[in-house]
Amino acid sequence: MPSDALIKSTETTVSDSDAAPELVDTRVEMIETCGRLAQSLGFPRSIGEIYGLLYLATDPMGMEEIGRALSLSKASVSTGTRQLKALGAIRKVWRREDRKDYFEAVLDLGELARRVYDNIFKARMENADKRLDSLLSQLSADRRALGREEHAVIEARLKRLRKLQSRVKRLMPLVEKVFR
Amino acid sequence: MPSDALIKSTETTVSDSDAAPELVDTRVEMIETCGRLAQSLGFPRSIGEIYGLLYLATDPMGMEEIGRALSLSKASVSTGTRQLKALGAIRKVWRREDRKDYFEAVLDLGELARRVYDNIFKARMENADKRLDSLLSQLSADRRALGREEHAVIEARLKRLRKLQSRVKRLMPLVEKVFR
DNA sequence: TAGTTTGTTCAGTTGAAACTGAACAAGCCT
DNA sequence: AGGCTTGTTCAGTTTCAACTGAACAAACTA
Repeated sequence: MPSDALIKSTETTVSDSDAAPELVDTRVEMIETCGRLAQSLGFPRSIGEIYGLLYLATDPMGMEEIGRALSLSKASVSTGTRQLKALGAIRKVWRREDRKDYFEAVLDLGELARRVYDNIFKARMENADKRLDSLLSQLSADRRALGREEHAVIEARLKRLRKLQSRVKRLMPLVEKVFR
Repeated sequence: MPSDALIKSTETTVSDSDAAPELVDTRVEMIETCGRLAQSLGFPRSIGEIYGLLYLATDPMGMEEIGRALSLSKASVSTGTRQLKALGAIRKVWRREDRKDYFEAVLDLGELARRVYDNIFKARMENADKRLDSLLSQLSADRRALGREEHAVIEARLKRLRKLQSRVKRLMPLVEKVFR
């Protein structure tokens, strides 16, 4: 069992082969916390858990090991690690004479936060921008189907949205400054 | 059908009584956009749709009318409007000589954004703070179960988290300033 | 070549949250 | 009282994304 050797504090249940290794409470709590955090950011809980596990691990971990620790299937670990890698939250580590994949957490959380910000918030903001444009042009197309007063109301409200949006946009460089 | 009279541009299908009123494309798009936005913020899609509908409505709308426009059951409209009212996103409007509830969108989106910010992000941040404290005290409790080196690694990583957190915290007043 | 080890893909299952129908409550009108 | 109208509550259904098992692919071994 070379994989078990990766966990340093493993005087655990050596006999019981497929049980999850006993994680120390700090780790369990970290895993749960990261799981909830991921969820609240719109990611699947499991990828938060994987990150939490790796974040407090002293050594890179293999997929099977991760799956055992979190009771996740091979498939879930595979997709989970892929997503995390895409986010730049973890990276693959190669060990010589071993063709298994090992993973470790990217510790530079500023970098990570920036990526999440770019990928999620910024992208979303730009998207919203386009949507609003689309709405306004749709409005001109609908002009004839609408009463004069109604058209005016809708136009005014959409312009309000523009104002709010530009306010948020003005905020974005500030946020970026803090993170970079 | 006094309820239909509320929609101004209703030369629609008068014959077909329980069909959704034909909404102009701008409205449809607004509804969809708000639905997706709500979803991405972790709210049910339907409450975004209700808000989108009301945001572009020229007059307050009754529950039945909302349900018809969005193909939602009375029950869903009831819970949806309750949630939106709790968020301060819509308000009840009373019409004299009419005991029905009417709703209109709160147009001051700054106010709304502030509320969402306070309720979601700020609360979440404070929560994370407590969690981290809890993790650190858990770590002391686990000290004896961990190897010396492992303990050191975990402690170092948790302290990194602290640093990031304090950076984010420094950002919060800035965000608040922009919104208020 | 067949056999091992490791990771990915995908059709099918599962679980949790949103939604619904139906019963209920509360207020009004005869 | 009984009968409307309107809104709420809740048990049961539906829906949808996450997860899984199993088949597959790729790379190595003997």
